[in-house]
Amino acid sequence: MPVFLHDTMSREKRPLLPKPGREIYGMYCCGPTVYGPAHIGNFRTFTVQDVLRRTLEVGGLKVKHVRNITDVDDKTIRGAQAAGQTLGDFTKKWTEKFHADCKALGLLAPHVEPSAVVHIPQQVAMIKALVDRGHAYVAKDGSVYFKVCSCPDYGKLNHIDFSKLETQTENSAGEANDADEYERESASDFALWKSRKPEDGANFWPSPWGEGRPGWHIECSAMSLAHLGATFDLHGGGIDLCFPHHENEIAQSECATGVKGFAAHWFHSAHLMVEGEKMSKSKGNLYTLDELVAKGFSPMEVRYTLISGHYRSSLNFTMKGVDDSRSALAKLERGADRLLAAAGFTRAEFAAPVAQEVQTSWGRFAKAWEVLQDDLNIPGCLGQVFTVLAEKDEPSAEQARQDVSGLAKILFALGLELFVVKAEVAIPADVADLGARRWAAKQSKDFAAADQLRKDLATLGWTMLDRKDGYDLKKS
RNA sequence: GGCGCGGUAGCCAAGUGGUAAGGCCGGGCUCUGCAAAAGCCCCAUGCGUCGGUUCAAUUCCGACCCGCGCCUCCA
Repeated sequence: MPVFLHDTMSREKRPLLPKPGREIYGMYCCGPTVYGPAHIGNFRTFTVQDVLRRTLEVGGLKVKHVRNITDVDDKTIRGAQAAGQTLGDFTKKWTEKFHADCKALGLLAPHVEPSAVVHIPQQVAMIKALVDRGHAYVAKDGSVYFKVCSCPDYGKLNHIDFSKLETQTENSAGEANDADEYERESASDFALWKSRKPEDGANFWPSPWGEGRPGWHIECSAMSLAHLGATFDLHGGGIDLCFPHHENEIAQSECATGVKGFAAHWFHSAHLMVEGEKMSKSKGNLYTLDELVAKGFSPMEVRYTLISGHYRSSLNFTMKGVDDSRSALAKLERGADRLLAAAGFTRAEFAAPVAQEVQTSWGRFAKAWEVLQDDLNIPGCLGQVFTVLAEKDEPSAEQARQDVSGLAKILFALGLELFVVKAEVAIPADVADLGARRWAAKQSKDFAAADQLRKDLATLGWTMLDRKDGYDLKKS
């Protein structure tokens, strides 16, 4: 059974399959603009896309996942200048930071990660095709604009009748729309090429219309064409990109290539709220991964939180939510441990592919897999996983082996890595000494002394957990 | 105004035309010298409001209320 996913354009749930005659499922995801650290809102989208890609792969599809790096635009140019760095040095730094965060969150690297700067020649070629075909015009200053009225089905993704499109006098950030800044014929037209301005500094490139730089929308059109062709299977991004970015991409790509059906499926993920409010710099609730790690959360706990809601609903990210995720993840580990024990496997065998003969088995997790494949219902899938893990009857060894196989695949699809070795907290000598003395006191049944030593440990901020054969010291 | 999304227990969150998954928290029990951990059990006659359709609606239809997003900065 293929994965079914809601498609923004048709507004229907549709199966995800490669185009007839093709082996590879091509997906393009709008990547980050590398002018600073990505925030958790960005990562919600990238994480959900990662789960989709993993789910498709676990389901047996060969996927080509393309996610670009936007390394030339207003923000990167401004940022580089403010930092006194070249654009290349500046974006390299933030690209590396992005990669580090992705890795920590368990995001699989895309198969291709094109750079917008590297693809400027392709963008110029595409703009040239648009001008040649009458879909774009050159303004007096050498900027080139897409002529929206030349594209009759403009608005089809968002179901907007563009002839009735009213342009707001200000955007949602409260800034005036500078419709008159450039010489556009219509306020709906958008820039494909921006002529060189003094404030661009050294960041300009040659083109048939003079020096300048590409507009933002054309970058994705050119890169998807270069790496996936004129038509491909799925295009993803945050819901905010649905208009105008993706609408513009469709118009540019289809008008430039003359081929309709740019992306067969549109995958948009809803936004992340923080503590009930929209994330914004002014509210100071724009968290980065580093900030959450500094609060004591692990990246895996953050990942769990980011996927704990359905991708089409906005997710309210709270610190309590990450706390809850920590507990849930721990419960998942305990459940997996029990299953592993019943199957006679070790934790190492769980992470690695388990025995060949049960590789295709889902065991009791077939239902969880089924739910996941239905519009990427991650919360529903997790619910199923916990339900199975809580089943009272001890599974037979054979049953448990199949379950382990199924659970491993589910967790791989979700990108949840269990049993991540946590950094050992060094135990101070005095604490270790108190612990040893209390254990000795307990062994000799001197409970009064043992209780006192427990209190002493608590004073130092440590808790002692007794087991049958020993004890653990934990920072409380 | 246009185009969308959503309102389910203390919190988070699935789902279904036949009477509510799961996680967190909380409570109880077992175990334990104590404490914890762990396991087990309990925890919405209710699914924004009001109507309608139906043998039956949280689920379908209509109206309304409330919250949120986008409408050329945004993942």
